[in-house]
Amino acid sequence: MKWHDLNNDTCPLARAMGAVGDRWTLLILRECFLGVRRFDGFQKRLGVTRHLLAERLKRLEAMGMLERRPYQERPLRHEYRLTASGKSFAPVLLAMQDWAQQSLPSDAPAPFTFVTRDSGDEVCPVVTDRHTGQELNHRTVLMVPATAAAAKVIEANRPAQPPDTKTGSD
Amino acid sequence: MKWHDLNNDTCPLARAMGAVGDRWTLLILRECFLGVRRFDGFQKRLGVTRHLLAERLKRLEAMGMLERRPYQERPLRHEYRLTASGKSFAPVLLAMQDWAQQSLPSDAPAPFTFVTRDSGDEVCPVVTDRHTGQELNHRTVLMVPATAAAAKVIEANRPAQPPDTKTGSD
DNA sequence: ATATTAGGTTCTATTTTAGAACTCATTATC
DNA sequence: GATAATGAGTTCTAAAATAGAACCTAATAT
Repeated sequence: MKWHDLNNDTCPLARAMGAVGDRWTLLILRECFLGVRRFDGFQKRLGVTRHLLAERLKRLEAMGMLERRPYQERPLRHEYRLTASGKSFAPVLLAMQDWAQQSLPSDAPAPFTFVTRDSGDEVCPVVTDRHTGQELNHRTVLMVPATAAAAKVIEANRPAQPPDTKTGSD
Repeated sequence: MKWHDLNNDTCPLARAMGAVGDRWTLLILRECFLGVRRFDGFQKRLGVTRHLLAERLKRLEAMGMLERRPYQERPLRHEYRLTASGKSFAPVLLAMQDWAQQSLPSDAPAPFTFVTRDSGDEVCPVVTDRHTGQELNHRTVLMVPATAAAAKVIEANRPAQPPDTKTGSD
């Protein structure tokens, strides 16, 4: 299977990997959220090769996550800014940063934090259900194949499941 | 910069990319959450080469996200199961799946969904603050460098920011 | 005796990535 | 006026990762 094929996969997570499933793309987005907008800014802060950076910026622009706009003429220069679609990636960054701090600890402190815009306090991200407010994690949610109302059916079968079940409870 | 260096970066997001920043690792985890446990199960469902799959499973085990345990002897066979650390990745999957469905739409429906274990209803994931319950997104949070109480300081400066600010507000 | 299943390993060929050097237009400095 | 610096790339070669297929081993099934 090729890289490119992921972009058209029916699975949203596969498409997400087609979009940000490489070493640099997500880190470029991180820099965008930190306010970096220019080619050399990304390059110096990330240490990515100029070649790859140019390619990744093009791809992010093609995906509609960044827009390239002139910030001066003579010589013409462009900067890269998050689009609405790019900004919508923030919750993923929050969830991932929180996970990494828990599960991939480091002795050095994180070089940045997320704070609320109104109080300035550091946030403590948790994924919840929009309607019930319930916290969502492996104890409260289950991933089920979407075949024919599978959710309810599988759920109904859960109390009497066989020992080698594959419902993802473990 | 090399692949390996990311694993020791001070930035949690960089370490996360060292861990799952390739095409396959996150999809292998997805299969784990769907209940797949065996080598050939992963291989057939993902279409990943056996070579890479073996390497990725080893890496996930080394990271402590999967554990390899025998499920039969003669011939000895092992299966891979999510550890507590692996299970803690669920919220990232939720956030990422939600983002991808919004921002990388497909005409085909997703092959799986997340449902709550108690009601079986499909969930609607949203990242919130554990303490205030506030929804966290680009409008409500700001990413700030962690230098010397930067959060409060930067926040205090926000009302009078210059036009070409780099605080990540756009 | 032969085929199948399960879980890999080994091989070559292709694709990606790293790293450095080069380009081009403009502005700043000696 | 010549030289250097800035900013945003592009072009090269070498190294690394990935794809794809074939092979291996141990046991069971036909």
